[in-house]
Amino acid sequence: MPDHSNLGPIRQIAAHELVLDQIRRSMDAGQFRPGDRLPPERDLAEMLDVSRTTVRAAVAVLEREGRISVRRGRGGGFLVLEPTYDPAEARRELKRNKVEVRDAFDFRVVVESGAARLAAERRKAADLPKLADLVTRMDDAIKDGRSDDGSTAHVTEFQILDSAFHLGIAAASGNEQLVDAVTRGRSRMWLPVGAIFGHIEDNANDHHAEILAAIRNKDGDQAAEAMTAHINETRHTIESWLRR
Amino acid sequence: MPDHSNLGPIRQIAAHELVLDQIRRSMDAGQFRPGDRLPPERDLAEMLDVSRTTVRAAVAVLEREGRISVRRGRGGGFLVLEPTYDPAEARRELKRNKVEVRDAFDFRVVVESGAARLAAERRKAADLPKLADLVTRMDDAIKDGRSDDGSTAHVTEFQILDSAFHLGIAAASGNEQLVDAVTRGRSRMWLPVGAIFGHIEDNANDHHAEILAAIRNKDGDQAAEAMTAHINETRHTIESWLRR
Amino acid sequence: MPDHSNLGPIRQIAAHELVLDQIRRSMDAGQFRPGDRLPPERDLAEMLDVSRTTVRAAVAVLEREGRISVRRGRGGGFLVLEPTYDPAEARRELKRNKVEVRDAFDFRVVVESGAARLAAERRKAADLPKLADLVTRMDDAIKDGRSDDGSTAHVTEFQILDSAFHLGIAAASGNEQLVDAVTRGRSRMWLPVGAIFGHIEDNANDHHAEILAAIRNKDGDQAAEAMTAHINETRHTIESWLRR
Amino acid sequence: MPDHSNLGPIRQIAAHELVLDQIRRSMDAGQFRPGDRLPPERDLAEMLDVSRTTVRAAVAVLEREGRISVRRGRGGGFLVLEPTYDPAEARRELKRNKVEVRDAFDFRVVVESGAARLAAERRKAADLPKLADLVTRMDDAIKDGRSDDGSTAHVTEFQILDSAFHLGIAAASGNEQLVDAVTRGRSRMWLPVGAIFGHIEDNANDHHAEILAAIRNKDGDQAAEAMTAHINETRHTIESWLRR
DNA sequence: GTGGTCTAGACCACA
DNA sequence: GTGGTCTAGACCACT
Repeated sequence: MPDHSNLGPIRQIAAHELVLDQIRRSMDAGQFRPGDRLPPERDLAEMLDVSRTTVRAAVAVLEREGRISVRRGRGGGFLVLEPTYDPAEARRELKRNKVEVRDAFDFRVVVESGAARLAAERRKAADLPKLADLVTRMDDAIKDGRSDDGSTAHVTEFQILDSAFHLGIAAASGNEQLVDAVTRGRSRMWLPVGAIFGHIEDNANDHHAEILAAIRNKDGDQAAEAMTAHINETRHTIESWLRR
Repeated sequence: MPDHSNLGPIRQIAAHELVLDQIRRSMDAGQFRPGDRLPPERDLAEMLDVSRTTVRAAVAVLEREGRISVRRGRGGGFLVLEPTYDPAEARRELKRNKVEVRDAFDFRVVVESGAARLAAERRKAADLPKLADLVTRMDDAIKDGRSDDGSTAHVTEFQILDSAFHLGIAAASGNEQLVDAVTRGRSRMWLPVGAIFGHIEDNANDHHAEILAAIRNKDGDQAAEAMTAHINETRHTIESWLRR
Repeated sequence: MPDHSNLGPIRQIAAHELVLDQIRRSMDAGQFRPGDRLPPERDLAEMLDVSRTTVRAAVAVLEREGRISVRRGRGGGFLVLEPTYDPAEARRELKRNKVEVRDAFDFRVVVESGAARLAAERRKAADLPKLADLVTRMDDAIKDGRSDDGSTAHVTEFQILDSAFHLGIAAASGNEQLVDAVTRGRSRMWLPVGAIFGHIEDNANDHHAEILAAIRNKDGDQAAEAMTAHINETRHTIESWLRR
Repeated sequence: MPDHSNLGPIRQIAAHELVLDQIRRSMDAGQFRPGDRLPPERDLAEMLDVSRTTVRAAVAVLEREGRISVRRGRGGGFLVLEPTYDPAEARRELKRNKVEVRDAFDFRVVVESGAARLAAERRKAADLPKLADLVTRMDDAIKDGRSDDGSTAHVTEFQILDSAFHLGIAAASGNEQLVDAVTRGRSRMWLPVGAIFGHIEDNANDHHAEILAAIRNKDGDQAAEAMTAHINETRHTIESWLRR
């Protein structure tokens, strides 16, 4: 008697949704930042290998979401706007999904500590300067942030570098499946977490340095441990912020 | 100057491809085994929430691949056939993709040991008997296998139980993303590895027992370690088999 | 500017209709005659390479048409009944379709005289006795008919032999396309013409003898001419009968 | 004991096969020529009175055969491609089927000479200018051809006009069954014969003129004779070409 | 009561 | 306005 309980519904994803996802992810990852312009429609269409119609469908959603502003004519294009997270809203959202937050962090611990271990074991020399540079720039971003008015700009800068660092480690592991898993782990809940982040990252970069050192020393256990500690610290920060 | 190098081509996935994947995965996971019938077209369509046409497109591929046989009329349906792995072919295939094999195992180590640790920490009492039962049945499958002619029947049985055990651990972690990642990790290379597997698994079940014990004792470190050792042993078995 | 005026509607023909046609044609051609039984359902299904369901669908139509009687049990089967043409009805039918009658005869003249010519040129010795035998038997059928009560039985006998003779000539040409064309030409209007036929065929067989002689002598022109004359005589008989 | 040997297997013909045949025939008849587009899917569906799905099934085959190329979007559609006869292959094909070639020509002689005779007898005045025009255009096509590089372009033109002429005669007979038979006779072997045709048709049009004259003069015998001579000349040309 | 095929219509991606 | 895909439902042929 075959049991076919695990055949769940199929959901086909429209091309414009995939486009939308990819553009959003690029913006989240700092590829396109507030004040930047997205590439012209035609270029996007070519890069993504879809038609302009499909790009437009995605862009229209982004405009409705208020993440970009569309202007025509010379000097026009798709202007990336300052994200308008509402921290209060984000907090409510996160409190509602407490278990999901926990699971998202659990998942990150598993895949990112695994990635760190593998990166330590398999990294090439060329991987190190890139990661080191990111750590340096995060330091700068934090310092710049301190002296400033609390607007979100420098936070976004830090977040971008942070993402690049974590994904860079996954990439240094040389394992595509891991890169994919890390990407999935991070893209989840990115918006609400990003919203409350930032006031809190003063010592995050110390962790980054530790992780990097372990990778440089090819010490897999240490890399995994440091990564675990780092992610868990972020987790506790978030959780205590939610309890406040 | 924004860098948008990471905008890659979009590929929309047709519904029938998703259906195909899902059915294949179910067959690989032992949900549908040689001699079974898949659910009728109409039922599949309903379960997957697609039209019969879409199901048929997928089923046609499976038939061309020789994985099922289609018969009409009362008593007809989609008969799952004995997979026709050609071990020699599988070996060539695996040797060609040595790096992929390594990466596939690396990935499994990361996500499955992580899953085992979390399972140890978060398992519910109800999870244990299911896992224990699978271990018992794997024992039986191995014993049955020893006394017989080396045909693949009991191997398939073992493989199915094995899959169920590993996925069961992921499920006990309570983390959907992990279940998903474990599934991905296992479905990859399933066919070629399955082809050469089986003559070699006598002590695999000892590992399973160890892992289970650690989970029972809520010893996360021990569970992760046992799982890592288990997967690496399989890896070494495969790799030495490939070197022969 | 392409002109696609000649793309007409497609009509798909259901399997049971094809079965029906073929059984009808066999009855018309004398393969199954009043008083005979059709082969059992199972045999028909096998011969026609369709399922019994499909045979039943066809047989049901024949029963409704009154051409067979279906009886169950031992000694049962499909009993072929005496056809119940109504000559008056047939006459009305033909008068209504005067042009079609003309065209049907025109077509027969073209293909059957061509077939006769080719038969004369290409016949093998073995073809002759078969045709000669048919001529002899048609003679007998006519004589039997004269002394009898006017029932349609002997007419049917003559018609069957007549059909066999004409198709035999086409077959002797060795050209499959021609056999097909002759068959098409004859199957058309078979029922209504058959209904009024029979009182009139006394000298038809003289023509047959002439045609056969020409074929025996390998005289293509003569064969074609005799066939043309023969068919046109039938045509005139019918037309004058319709004018009466 | 009834003899039911002539009950052969039924083969139900799928609607999409019928569609395929009909489109192919239209292309062979020059209704759709290289560089043309077939009518849009939706129009074809309506013309053929089938669903778009069914049309697509047929179109997919044509695309696989390389007879059309499919493009989407405005200005897209089904582009009819230059047929890629390989003359050497065609020659081999024809030599293999020598008897079929003979039979195909025999059949054409029968039905087309019959059609010519009937056309002479039944033609309407309006039929003449159409046929005359085709003869004139064939003359032009031949002249154009002579002065040029031997490419196949004008040959295709001639063939199309030739087909139109022969079918036009059948049509002038007013007999649908004959038109059908002529069409069948010509569609057979069309591709391989077309491949080797064309360098050889200089005097074919003289025959056409003769046939037309006989039809104009209502001289059935002469029309039939001229047609017979014409087709036999083509037959001999082909046969001697095959012997070379 | 199973698969096989077609239909009618919708929505989408493309140009 | 083109082809590409899916849907929902019908009817059919098979066993």
